[in-house]
Amino acid sequence: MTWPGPEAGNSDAGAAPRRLNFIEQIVEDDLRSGKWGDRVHTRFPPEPNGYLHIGHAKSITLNYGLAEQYGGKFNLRFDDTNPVKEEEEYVQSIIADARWLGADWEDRLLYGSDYFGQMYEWALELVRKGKAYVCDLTAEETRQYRGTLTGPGRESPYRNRSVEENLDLFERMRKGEFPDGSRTLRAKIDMASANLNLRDPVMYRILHAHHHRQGDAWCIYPMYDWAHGLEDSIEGITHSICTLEFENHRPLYDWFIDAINEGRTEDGSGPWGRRICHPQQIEFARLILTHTVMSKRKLLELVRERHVRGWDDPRMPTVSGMRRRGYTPEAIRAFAKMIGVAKFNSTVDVGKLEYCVREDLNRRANRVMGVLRPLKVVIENYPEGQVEELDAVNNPEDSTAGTRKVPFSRELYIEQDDFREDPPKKFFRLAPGREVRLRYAYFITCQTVVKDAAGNVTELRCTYDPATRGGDAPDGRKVKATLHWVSAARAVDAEVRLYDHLFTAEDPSDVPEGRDWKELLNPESETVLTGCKVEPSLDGSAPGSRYQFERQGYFCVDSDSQVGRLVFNRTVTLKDTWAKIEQREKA
RNA sequence: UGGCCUGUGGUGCAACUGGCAGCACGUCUGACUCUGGAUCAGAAGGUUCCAGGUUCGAGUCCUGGCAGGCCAGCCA
Repeated sequence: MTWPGPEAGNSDAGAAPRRLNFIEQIVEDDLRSGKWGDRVHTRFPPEPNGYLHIGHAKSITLNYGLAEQYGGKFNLRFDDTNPVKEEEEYVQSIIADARWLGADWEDRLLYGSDYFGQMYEWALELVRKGKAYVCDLTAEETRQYRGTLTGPGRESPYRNRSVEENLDLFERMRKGEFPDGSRTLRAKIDMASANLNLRDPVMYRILHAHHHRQGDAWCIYPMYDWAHGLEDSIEGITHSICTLEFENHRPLYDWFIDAINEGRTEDGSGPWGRRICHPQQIEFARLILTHTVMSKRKLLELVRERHVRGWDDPRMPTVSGMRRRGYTPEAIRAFAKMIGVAKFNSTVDVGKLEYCVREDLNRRANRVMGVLRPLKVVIENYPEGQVEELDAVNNPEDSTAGTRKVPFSRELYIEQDDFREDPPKKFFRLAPGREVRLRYAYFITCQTVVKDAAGNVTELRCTYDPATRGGDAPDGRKVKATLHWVSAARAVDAEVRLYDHLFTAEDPSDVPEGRDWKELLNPESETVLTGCKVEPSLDGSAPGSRYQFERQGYFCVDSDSQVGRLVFNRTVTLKDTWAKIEQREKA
């Protein structure tokens, strides 16, 4: 499977010029100027403190796609610098999800924590260069000294300690001589900078915590700003792509690397050695999708409070959720490509994602018949006990998909929605006295409507025209509708879970003052239907199998599914013109 | 009375770096159809945030506004 490059769908010579996004332009400019030779090396650097979501998928697609397009390399690197928030479970899920999305990091599955030793050495170097110092201010004092957005900060009273004292103190911090929070190592930059990140940022904090990979080897841990650029540098990353909120951090990212490089030389001669790699940080707008939330904090809350079935609930915007729902990696990648990448903070309509899913599944999902809300139909003139195996096309979009047999018998189920006793205008389906086609089978005409005491329609008595076997009338007469159906005798029972947007509001973060964002959860985001009837070919389908239920949508066998107890998730509905008409008529 | 970033049809992005504002999604028509699916053909929809300026010519350059985003964790 090829990764969609920028020229995909536009490959004929002389076609419109390739339209590059701003990051591709930077990469191509660099390739042209030889800034990195012919190297392009990107990375995806998640913190293992949650599951990947569609926003991460955008980032992975971007980063891996760039490496792929330009013959470069891509690393998967865990940014695991905070032992108290990170867990092995998340590491495993992230690896699985990134791989499923199609990214390939070869043997470069990396961990920022593996560089702790090197980072420590460089920190010592900055101390020796007089560019970092040990500060004894408390967290609260540090905050006060930092100043405000509009006013400068004050210098720490510990700012001018001697190099010797700083070296001694920092070494003892590392040895664990001091309690958590008692001291920090800070960069000596500028307490009056308009960029707060440059007001002597903390490089190391003391944390006597167990690290998921380093165990108890460390009791000082590097801060993101100090660590991240170094991780990129160590790995030889050329383009360090991140989201917009790190824009203000770029000057610091650059400052740290420049500070290390100060006094260093290209050939390594001199007291400090060889210059280190200085990647270019580039920021883009994170993905915001309508009708969902993306923050790890909120997703965690939904899981913990059991508003959903878990991180992989089909309603979640997580990669695992989308996978369970039946989305394909190809669809997600196509979506990422469709929305592009820019610096404008925009909100993408979730309908675009659904469009990509439909488009992909339309090409690859085999068609089957399944009745969600069964209505019994008895074909009065069809011989009792007779069963015919009729030919059905598996996928009209794929001639290699073949055909299958579908059993037809006297008693059937059709969809309740496909019958109206009193059909409104433009309703083409079955109604008293009306003739329709049963897909791949016969024309039937509704003769009698059977109701229970409460007046509910419980059964339809119909007749069929034997001459229309296979679905065509030899006399050329037409019907306005074709219905899906299932033989009552041969149907397989199934549970079907219908999914809709997780939130009713387009923007669930826009919640009225004093109200909880979770009040905006869509109470109908999941509808569980039992007693659904599907065609026998579906018996024993494995979890993850994807189908189109004709006229209804795409469905995926859920992981809860077992032999003898089929469970389907509705991935996405088919485009439904009738639903649109009906809605419009109502309005 | 802070700094940085960003404003282009309803939505998401383009516009070869100053030369007739395009593409996709969505919407609406129509054709075709054994899925009201798919497919095909077409249409509507723009004061390029605003106001000045430079220029033969500005979405693009300059100045000044306005609006939105991010930043005062020993989180990332």
